[in-house]
Amino acid sequence: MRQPMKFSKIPTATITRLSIYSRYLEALAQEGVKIIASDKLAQKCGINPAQIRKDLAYFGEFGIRGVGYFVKELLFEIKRILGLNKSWKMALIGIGNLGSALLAHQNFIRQGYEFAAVFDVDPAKVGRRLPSGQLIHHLDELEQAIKDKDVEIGVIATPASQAQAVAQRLIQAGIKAILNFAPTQLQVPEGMAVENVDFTVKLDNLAYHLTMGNT
Amino acid sequence: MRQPMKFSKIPTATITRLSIYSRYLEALAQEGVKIIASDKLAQKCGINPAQIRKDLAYFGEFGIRGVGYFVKELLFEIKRILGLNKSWKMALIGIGNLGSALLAHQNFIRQGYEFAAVFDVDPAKVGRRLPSGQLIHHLDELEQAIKDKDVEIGVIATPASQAQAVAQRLIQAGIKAILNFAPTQLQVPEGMAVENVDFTVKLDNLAYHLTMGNT
DNA sequence: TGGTGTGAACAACTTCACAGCG
DNA sequence: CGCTGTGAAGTTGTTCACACCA
Repeated sequence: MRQPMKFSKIPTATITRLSIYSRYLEALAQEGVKIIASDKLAQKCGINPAQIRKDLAYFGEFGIRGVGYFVKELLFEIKRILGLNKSWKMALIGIGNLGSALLAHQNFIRQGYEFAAVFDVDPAKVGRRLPSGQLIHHLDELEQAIKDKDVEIGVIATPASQAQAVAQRLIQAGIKAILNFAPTQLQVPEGMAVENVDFTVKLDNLAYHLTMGNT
Repeated sequence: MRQPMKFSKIPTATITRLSIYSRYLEALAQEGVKIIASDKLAQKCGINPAQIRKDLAYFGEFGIRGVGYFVKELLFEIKRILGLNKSWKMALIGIGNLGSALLAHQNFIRQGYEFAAVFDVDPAKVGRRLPSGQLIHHLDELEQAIKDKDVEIGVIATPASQAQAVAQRLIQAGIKAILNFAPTQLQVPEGMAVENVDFTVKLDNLAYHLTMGNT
């Protein structure tokens, strides 16, 4: 009963918010702010202050009552929780417009993420070297390259029609996490982590709101 | 206090799912499938069948008991609900790598959405014409162009540092919906619809899952 | 018969309110 | 005193189970 609940269930929304907190804490640290209270941070994030405290409480007690949180310390803790105290190697599959944009944004992607290998099937692309330095491999080399380079996250930027097949191969190669930009619900085995980045769905949400004309 | 909120509250998750249903219904229609049951569709979408029926029940009775749903009819109804029976005009602000990718994907964006005007502040870009045909306007012309072209959705693809300022101008110009690709929580007045497409947050979610090593 | 539509049970998440501590 | 940490209340979303009907 008194068990330190080894893995109490953490809402995924909490993880998403931690990521957002870390973003603002980084900005605050940069500005030289030393201490911040949940109310203040909440305001910046557009979130209820109690929510922030509860989110943090899942992982420990990081604040000082009557004072607030030390910015740098809290940032460090959140990064540790999220697993950002190591660097993550990603494989990018599909070097179309979107894939290229992701590569170009690489500096924009926060430290800790790196495209260790990139793939396409287009003969016009395979073998060429990208401005960012990577050699474009053929998809056939996927499994080998993933093992050689210890890739942990697969990023799918292919057309929807090929996304499932690519996912299958990533899974086969031992990948446990996929960031999917293709507009498809990937079918994956239990335990795989898949996150979809799907702006057509977001657009549809906006269209609905505009049509209904309410909040 | 006792206000009878005329429009019963529809979960936003429901709208998101409707968008996904429509995607699969479109595929089914293309394949020539005439009728589909909630169980079948649920399987494809990775969703509970009861959830689908409940989602649809918010808007009416579209099925036939003991049979299922007529694919084409249901698709039509969902599109009507989402507001996809008209075309939507968007303004794109920021023609960097991401913005260019969005423009190039224009054909990929499902019918009904169109970039009616595009903007940047880079003198090297302003005045040039894109492969997709649009002339790149300077940001200064934002308000005018939005009015002239009846733009209804603003798409922000600028650096994070400028996103809030751009949002302000969009709001000022009368825009009611924003698709935000910048990694910032935009501060907007009540009633505005904002959807964020934020893959750094998604990556952090994956990192967390990998670190924890559980579902 | 078989699958929809739906009230009721359930589960998950958010907010409140305040005790407790620096 | 002020702000954190947290049980409890409140709210929202999901799943069940079955009546109902083509």
